[in-house]
Amino acid sequence: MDAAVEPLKARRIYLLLRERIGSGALAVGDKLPGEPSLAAEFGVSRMTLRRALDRLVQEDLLRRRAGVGTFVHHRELPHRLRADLADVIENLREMGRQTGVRLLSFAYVTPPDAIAAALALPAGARTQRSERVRFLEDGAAFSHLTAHVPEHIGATYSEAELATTPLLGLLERSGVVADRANQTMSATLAGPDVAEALDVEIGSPLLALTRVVHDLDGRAVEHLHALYRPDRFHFQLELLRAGRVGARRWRPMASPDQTEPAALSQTRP
Amino acid sequence: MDAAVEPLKARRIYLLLRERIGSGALAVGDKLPGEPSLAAEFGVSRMTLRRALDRLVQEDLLRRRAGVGTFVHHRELPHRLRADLADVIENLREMGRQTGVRLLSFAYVTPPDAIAAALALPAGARTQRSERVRFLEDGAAFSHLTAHVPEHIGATYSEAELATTPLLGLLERSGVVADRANQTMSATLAGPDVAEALDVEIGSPLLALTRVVHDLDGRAVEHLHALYRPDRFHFQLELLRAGRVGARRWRPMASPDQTEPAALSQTRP
DNA sequence: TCGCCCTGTCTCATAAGCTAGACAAGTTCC
DNA sequence: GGAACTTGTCTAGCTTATGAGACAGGGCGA
Repeated sequence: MDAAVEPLKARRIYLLLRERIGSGALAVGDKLPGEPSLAAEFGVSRMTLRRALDRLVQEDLLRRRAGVGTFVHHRELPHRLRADLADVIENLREMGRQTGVRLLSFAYVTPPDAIAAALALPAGARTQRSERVRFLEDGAAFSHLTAHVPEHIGATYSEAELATTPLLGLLERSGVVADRANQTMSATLAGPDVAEALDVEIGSPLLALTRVVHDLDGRAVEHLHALYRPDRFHFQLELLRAGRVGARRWRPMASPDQTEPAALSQTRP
Repeated sequence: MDAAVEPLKARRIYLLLRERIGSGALAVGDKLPGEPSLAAEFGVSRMTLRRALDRLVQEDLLRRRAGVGTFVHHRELPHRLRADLADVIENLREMGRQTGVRLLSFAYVTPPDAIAAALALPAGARTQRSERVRFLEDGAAFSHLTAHVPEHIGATYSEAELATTPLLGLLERSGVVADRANQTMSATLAGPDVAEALDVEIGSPLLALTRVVHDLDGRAVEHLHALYRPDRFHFQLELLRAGRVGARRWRPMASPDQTEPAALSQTRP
């Protein structure tokens, strides 16, 4: 089903080590512990550990020197979007500019209970459900979005419009005033469908965001479940101490700079 | 090395499905697709899929009825902490009250390059490095914290103090005024060490938070790398539209209610 | 009652991931 | 030169997860 190979233990170690390199926990030039000790750390035989290293060497992230050791050779620095958590709307605008969207599905459904409850819908009510994938200019997918919108609101836009316009923009156009939003952040593993959409392997870690948007009257207008590839996207939040020195509260700063809309910036070091 | 069993494909499916149930994507009472189609979706044989279901049935999350289908029977609702992202300090205070800490390590080290850079330390400078695990009252670990503090600041507190007092509290005591913080959220997989500390399996998804705290003079005083079990902890952020109707910015709301310090609340439905 | 779709259960075989070891060979330092 | 590391390579085998199929039987609706 998936084209990738399947030595699972080795793959897990591969993913783990690649992550350590990418995150800088293992810096370029660092010498890895010896294969025997690494194997012990992961609880596998040296051969399987070796398979994981082989792959990293193949990708030029590691270099091995017989008799000396294994070293981090290259740090993969992928295009990475950084979005400011505190600035949803501006994000969207920038997103629309800097990223592309592909609409995967568009349908009217009766939502799962959890979503119906979050949207405070009456029993049996239907929603407009859409699945989209966002990707960078170079076509690299970085997020998978599943949105549910109450049916009567969803009716105000078409499938074709959703394929090109940010959802919050469509809602705004149809008179909905987004007033309040509740976001939750967590982490998950990629299932088969999402894994394919985001071009990762099943079992890869994903950053999960759930957002419920309410209008001025407190009615829920959108339920969004977003999954992000952590290697291509992460959220940032700048916090400022609120009030006097010694105050206990911190206040989130919307964005590093108000004048320059750097809410969404691309790091390509 | 890890006590758990190892049918890896089946286990992955088990984890995935359990996640879907826990998150409510599969609600209680829902009927699962038939075993053949599920097997196809995950790209495995029906037997291996079955092994995953067996385990879920064993845990009473699923019920099977011969001739009818498999249904979600019980939704595991674990103790879960919800912390408000926008209120770091208050979080800490509440954390100290509602959770326990275990100090895993305490040492002075020369930090990895990535951390030295984030702290803007001169080359070769050392840091006070600590690893801690936070757990709920019932002893369930939910986060793994790795902190780096510049050596001269770290010298103002002892190992014993860190084992009982929140780090930011210690910094405050030693005259450091935390003024600004930069947080980044992402997702990772649990490595062997963290997996053991958090009592999860290697390869489980974790929510990752990196925080760099600066003092009034803009000097970095703390680098924190926190890993959270998503099933026991998640971050929440309440956003309010800033300014007039139609404004593009949203402003994070520190906490649902200023008067009641509900920044950290425990959901045990 | 028949047909269809579902779970329940078994078989056996294949495959292949993984282990455990031994040994060669490169490098560094004393 | 030798000790103590390291990576490189192979082997042989075993454990066991996994696959594919067949068949039974329950439930439900046409």
